[in-house]
Amino acid sequence: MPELPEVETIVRQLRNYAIGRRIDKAELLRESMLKRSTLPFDDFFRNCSFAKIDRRGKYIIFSLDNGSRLLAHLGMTGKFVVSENENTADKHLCSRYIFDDGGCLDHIDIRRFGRLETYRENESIPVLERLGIEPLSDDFDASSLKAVISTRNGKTVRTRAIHTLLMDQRLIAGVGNIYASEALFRAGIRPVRKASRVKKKELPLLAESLKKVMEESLEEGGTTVSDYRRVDDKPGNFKEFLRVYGRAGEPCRKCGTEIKRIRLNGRSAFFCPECQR
DNA sequence: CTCCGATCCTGATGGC
DNA sequence: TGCCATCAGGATCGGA
Repeated sequence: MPELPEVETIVRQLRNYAIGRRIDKAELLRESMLKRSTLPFDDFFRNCSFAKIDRRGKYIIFSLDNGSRLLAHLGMTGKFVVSENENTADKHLCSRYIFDDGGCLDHIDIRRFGRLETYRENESIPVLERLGIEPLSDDFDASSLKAVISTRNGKTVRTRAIHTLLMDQRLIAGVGNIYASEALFRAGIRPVRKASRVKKKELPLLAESLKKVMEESLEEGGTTVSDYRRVDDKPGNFKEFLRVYGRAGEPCRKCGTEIKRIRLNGRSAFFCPECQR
């Protein structure tokens, strides 16, 4: 499942591969993936090329040279893969962008939990406006984490589990199951602990942990658990560095205690009962 | 505010 | 060998 480091890896590769190449044809093979209907899909890409590719949270924003934008979310199993020609098509091909030099960019999503949206120049993108702070930005530190964690309006106490809160895209953008679990392990905090019970003294380490684990993963091209692939169709290498995620029943790398898996609001969380309190 | 369940979807897995 | 049922889960939405 692509989270921030995976999406950032994809975006960086996409910039190298797709920017400036003229799009001959765009095809939408899974029509239900396009959530906002405007023009026919191929008309949207007529006579243009990708000018800019950006990431916000887990979203990819493709800006065309005519000012229009394509918004993509990869859901659980989505990927963008480059290929030399258009002769072969994956069974789960959702959309495809064929360049005038014969190469093409394939958008594949087995479970189709992802989505595409198209926007004209100057149109606002509502889903992006609802996103919280970028954890890899300079703005993200102990004090901004405190602002997110403790209260929203100065009165309400946050009773949700810290793990649940870290994954709330309205608060922090781009954190999913893997990095929430990994950051909490590094910070020595149990995923079930109520956000309001995270002490002020723990905040610098938690903020730093989240930042570091995502930066380290980015260095390795992200984490491949099952479906995630980079644009060159290679897996990310960070899985072997994970300390708790997906390691239920295995010994903690720090103390040897068995790693536990629990369910929190329908999501899996992994932790070491000894190292995290 | 917070949680819960349903929705979208396919592949892997386990039982019989 | 094969046919169900179950499960996983990112985001959204309606309801409690």
